[in-house]
Amino acid sequence: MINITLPDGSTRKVESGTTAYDVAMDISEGLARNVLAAEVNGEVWDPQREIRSDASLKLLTWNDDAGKSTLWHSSAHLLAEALESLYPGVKFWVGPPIEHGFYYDVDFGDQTFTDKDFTAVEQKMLELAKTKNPFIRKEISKAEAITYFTEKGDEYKLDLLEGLEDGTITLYTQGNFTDLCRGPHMPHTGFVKAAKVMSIAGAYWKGDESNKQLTRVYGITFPKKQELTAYLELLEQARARDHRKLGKEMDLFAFSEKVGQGLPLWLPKGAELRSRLEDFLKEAQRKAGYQGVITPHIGNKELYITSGHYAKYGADSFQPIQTPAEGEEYLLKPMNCPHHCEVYKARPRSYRDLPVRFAEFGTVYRYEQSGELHGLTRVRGFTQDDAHIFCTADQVKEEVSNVIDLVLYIFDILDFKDFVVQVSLRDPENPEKYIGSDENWEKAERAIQEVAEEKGLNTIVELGEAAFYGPKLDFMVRDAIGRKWQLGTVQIDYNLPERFELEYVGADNSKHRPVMIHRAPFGSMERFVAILIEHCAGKFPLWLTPEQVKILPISDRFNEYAKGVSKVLENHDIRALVDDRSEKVGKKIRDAELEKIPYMLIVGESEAAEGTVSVRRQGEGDVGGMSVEAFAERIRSEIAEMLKKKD
RNA sequence: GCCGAUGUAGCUCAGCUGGUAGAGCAACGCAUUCGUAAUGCGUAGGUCUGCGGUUCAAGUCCGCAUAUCGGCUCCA
Repeated sequence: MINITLPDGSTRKVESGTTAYDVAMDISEGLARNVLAAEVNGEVWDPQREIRSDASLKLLTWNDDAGKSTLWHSSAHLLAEALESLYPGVKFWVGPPIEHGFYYDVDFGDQTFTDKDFTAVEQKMLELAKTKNPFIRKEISKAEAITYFTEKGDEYKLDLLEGLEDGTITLYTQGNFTDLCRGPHMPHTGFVKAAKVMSIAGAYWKGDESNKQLTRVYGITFPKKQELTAYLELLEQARARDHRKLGKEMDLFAFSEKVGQGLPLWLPKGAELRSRLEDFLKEAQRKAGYQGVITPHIGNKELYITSGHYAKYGADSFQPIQTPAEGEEYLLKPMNCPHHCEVYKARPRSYRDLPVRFAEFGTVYRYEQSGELHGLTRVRGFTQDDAHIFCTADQVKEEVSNVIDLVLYIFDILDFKDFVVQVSLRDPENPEKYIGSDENWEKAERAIQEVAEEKGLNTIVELGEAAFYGPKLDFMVRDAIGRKWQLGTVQIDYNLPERFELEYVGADNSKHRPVMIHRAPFGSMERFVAILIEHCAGKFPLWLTPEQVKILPISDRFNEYAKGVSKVLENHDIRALVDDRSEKVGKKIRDAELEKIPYMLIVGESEAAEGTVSVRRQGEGDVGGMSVEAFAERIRSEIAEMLKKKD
């Protein structure tokens, strides 16, 4: 007999060899029907696997993340089975569960697979699901496994086998499909009640650009039909918030084939919004002791040879600009750091001057791969809210800490709650990708991790994500459909100060090397505005929005009064427009609502007579009448409320 | 850059297997002067992304280019 401890702390005595499924059956048949996997001593197992020693047990269903993953992982096998039956001879690489669904990397050989074939695959999957084929686990020796996949002619699985140790190899079979897999899997295919092939894409084998591309088939499945419908609806809603769609609808920005790929044009309303954000940050930075600098858009090639950027990125950048002078070359600036280093060097620095913080909204140009361009989030010309802090080694932690506070302050004001702080360190496997001494790297990596910990940030550590000159702390935020983007960033850099031979005179009257901190709280204006649009679905906070108020006269007879109201509001620094078209007020309201203008003021006979306005809030409806002055005060206090966290 | 898909009026889209382009909204004009999500009538707007090719005939078929979209790779 063995003891099974359940999450509520209760213990059951059962025969050795009992499965999680048996335990679930013992609790209730309904529960057993829904068990997809089981956590046994912290490890996720097949529910049908026999437990042979005392164990803690948690039954996992669709409501648990691990349960979902198990369903999706098993669904990847189901997809593979369907593909194998429809496209005999296809070869499989790997098919893991992902955040929403799963994929399988497939080599279709000479056969073609397009989005027109999705429905057939979905039907096949459901047909196979209905048979309720059990997933059967089998432990086998490496030699047997090699024989099996050699006979099948599956070189990808043989490649996988090479990396596996004998004695740890398992196969899973459902119906006619057998896969090399460590599991776990759900009891049988019948759990899948809805299946959708979402998309296909090319994916390099083993993620390496020099390898051939396999076809990655993305899918998602659900244990209930209506969950699929709900999921697709949710996706649809998310797409409605896409900044590319809203940016066009709201006249914020545009692209032009003639101007060039990835080079955004900010339209008047977008420019207005952006400059308000810039003003907001400038004010916060002024209080935090930053000094503005301005540097040119180009720099001599030597500048980037010195910084090391030329060696690293020169070949993949916009190519040097030639001048009439023989051999003279300039680069469109891809980053501001080298310029700021030269700003630092403009005069001798004393330890008493440090830290110095040079800030610049610096527009940079990077020749991103064409396939990488994406709305405003990945572009070839963008403006960084950049600053470089030059300080002593002792000051690093405090400066990094202050930068983090600044980022958190901005996120707080804009109500960004769903973010992850990523600590980006070197890839220990590829030290040649980085410049600078190990000693400095270790110092910088330690400093960044210590500050993150002291701040109590919820961090994840990513190896290999560091910049080539130093580790980073990145604030990652999701867009409407869940893709992660880096916004705020802080980077510690011991290398550029060396390369540029930056110095300051210490209290000991000798020369020392400062540490450089790169930072951008927004990341770039383009990406930040993109995420902001998606975050608020185009309904910008009152203090930021380009148009705060629209005045809607009931008829042309009240246009004059409306203009008077607009003047008063203008005097209160409120951004108001009059809709003086000869349209019915219902139409004007509808248009203003669709334009997402926060306040509508309806004015007609009675308002003109009494000097009032009828206030309507976007998305909420009629708020009631008040004097123009009272309305102005309402706006003023609402904005003050939004920004009050400021002090 | 790679794999795949897409590109028709300012916007959203229709246009079957090739026969010479259409709707709604927006714009403009006229009428209407209106009370909290669409007033009516009318007008104008398109070398169907571009360049080549096949054909008696191409928005439709083919090739190349270009841009966009979904991924991969990349991201100073």
